[in-house]
Amino acid sequence: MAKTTKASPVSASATPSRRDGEVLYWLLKSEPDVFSWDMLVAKGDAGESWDGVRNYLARNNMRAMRVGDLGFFYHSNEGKAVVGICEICAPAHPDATDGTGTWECVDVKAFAPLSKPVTLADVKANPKLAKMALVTSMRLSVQPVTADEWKEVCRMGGWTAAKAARPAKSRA
DNA sequence: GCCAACGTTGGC
DNA sequence: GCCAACGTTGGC
Repeated sequence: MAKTTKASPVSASATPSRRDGEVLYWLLKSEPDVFSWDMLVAKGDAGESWDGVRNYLARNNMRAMRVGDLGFFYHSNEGKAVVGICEICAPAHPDATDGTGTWECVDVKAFAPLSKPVTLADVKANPKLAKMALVTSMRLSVQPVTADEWKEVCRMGGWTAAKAARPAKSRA
């Protein structure tokens, strides 16, 4: 065989590329004691800056986000469950909590809660989700989610795309 | 509370 | 550029 290039390791946590107009999916972790889903809901359409992230891969993932992308809101530590869906409402901008100019954040707002939380145990128990970054890149706080993974976790959480088409007030 | 994983820092 | 020390994350 001809000379081959070494297969580049395709990590599940690698920042994905995007086709024009495509919506990408993400997972954002937060410790519920520090900033919970309910706190994001309370922020309403104003949303919240996802600041304080101090990891380059997580930052790069945020840089790749576009307004309208959707993300799972994951409660780490005492939660260990995906509890809701948030929407990116502002693209990456300098993190106001960082004085060095190195770190950036996006703004997110609550989109809809899941009917029932999808726990980390649920995710680990589902073979379809074996490659999910939540399982393979345990400590990365801002992760990409593939379209297939997105659908599966939504299904497990009782969320269907049909709900998304309804007015926000009737989503649950 | 423990500790494994792993990112970051800094000496060399 | 290597790698040991250190700090943080986050599941258990």
